[in-house]
Amino acid sequence: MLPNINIQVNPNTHLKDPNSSELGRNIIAKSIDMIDELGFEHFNFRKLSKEIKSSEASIYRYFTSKQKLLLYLTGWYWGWMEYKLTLKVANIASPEERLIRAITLLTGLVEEGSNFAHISEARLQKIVIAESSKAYLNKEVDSENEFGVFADYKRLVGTVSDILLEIDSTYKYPHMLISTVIEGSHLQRHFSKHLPKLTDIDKNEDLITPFYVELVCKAICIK
Amino acid sequence: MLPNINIQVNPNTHLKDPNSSELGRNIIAKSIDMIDELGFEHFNFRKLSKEIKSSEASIYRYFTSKQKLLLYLTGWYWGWMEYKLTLKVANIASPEERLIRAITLLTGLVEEGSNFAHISEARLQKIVIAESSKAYLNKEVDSENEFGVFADYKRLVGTVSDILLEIDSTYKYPHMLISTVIEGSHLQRHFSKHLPKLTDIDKNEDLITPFYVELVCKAICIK
DNA sequence: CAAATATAATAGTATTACTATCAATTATGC
DNA sequence: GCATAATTGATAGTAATACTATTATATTTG
Repeated sequence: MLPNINIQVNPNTHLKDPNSSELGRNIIAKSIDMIDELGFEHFNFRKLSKEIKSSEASIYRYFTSKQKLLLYLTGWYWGWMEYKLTLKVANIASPEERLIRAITLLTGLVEEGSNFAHISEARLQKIVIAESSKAYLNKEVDSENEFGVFADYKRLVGTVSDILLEIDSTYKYPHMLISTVIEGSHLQRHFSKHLPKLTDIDKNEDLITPFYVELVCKAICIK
Repeated sequence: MLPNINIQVNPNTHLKDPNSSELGRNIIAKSIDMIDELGFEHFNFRKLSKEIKSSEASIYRYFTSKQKLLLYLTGWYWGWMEYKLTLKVANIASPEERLIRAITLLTGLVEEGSNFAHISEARLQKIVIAESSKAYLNKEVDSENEFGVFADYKRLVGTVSDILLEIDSTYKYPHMLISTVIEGSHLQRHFSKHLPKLTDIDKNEDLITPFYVELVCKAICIK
């Protein structure tokens, strides 16, 4: 079931909306596959252009660099998460329940679906887990930020923080807690695959979401 | 006061111990400055060789790549942190007090000292905050890990987890909690400078350490 | 002092991250 | 249906990066 919506991404991430053409959608679809497979460092526009049987120059007409493409993909992911969050908490009266649903969504694994023809949501999540921090851990972060490219992420953190403040308006660290949970859960997923000594694994069940749900509940004293 | 110790870093990070020669110590000293100033992506061995008035080829005799140099620097940092932790918790009977001292050390800002002639500890911490995740967020992580280059970090997380387990041996997520705290505090320091909407700032006091101390205490129910 | 080792200087290669140009194709407006 | 504009593809080129190789020159050590 395709939702009849499309996720708006900050136009400063791209020269031309990749959603507006077949080539653009191809760039997105195949770049998700390739970044997932090669890793962001080994991915480049020359390889991508060969895969989609286009040219490097054509891709550069959509994105001025692969960093901008990463900003587009992560922006899309956060926009999509915000949309899913809105659905998940709609009509739920209890802020505690809404908060738990939010944390569960933000820390959980995306199951593959086909809500968007050209975007593999599960693969996109793998990219966000492994690569998204490279979008802000660099010297360009301030100038990019001025152009609003992190707005989707900041808004999502704000939205969840507001739920938390409904429960306890005196809590001093709402944004720290939520961004710690989101980024932490990504790291734990990476560690569980590659550096298991840095995490706690049970082969029968996912401990990452339960850990963060418990952490948040204890932090704001929900029993 | 220089401690008469030197931090041992896993030899698989380097071809030749940079501590064993003037050139090696120069590489370390100046690379810390340059990575801090330029960021890891804009830093390279050609620029470094010019700064230290040596040659690219000479630097490559110590480190086979700038990634390996980053692994050396982060390994050194974690070894040094383990040393400081050992001192801070020595002779403290209460595991609660030891845990709080550990979290305070791991989440706090390093004040500039001159314990090591060629290493600026405060600048090295800035590198660890902004760049260290790039050492494991890549496709080479598994092969590097086989060579033990993350051992110092894993050991430190294990050490602190053990303190935590002394307090509550039934706690299910000790490693997750400690690695979340360490990585989280780094991210919050980055966010507080560049993406303040993702964190909570008070201009008069550092909230990062208090937040993580409180988070850990609540997680394992220390009042 | 001879031999081994470390360093410096120089040059070269393959790849990357673009930019520029122009031709071919496709879409649009009348 | 045709002229015009916009998009795309093909090709070439540039500066920088991440190395490798070679040889000469210091420096250390036995």
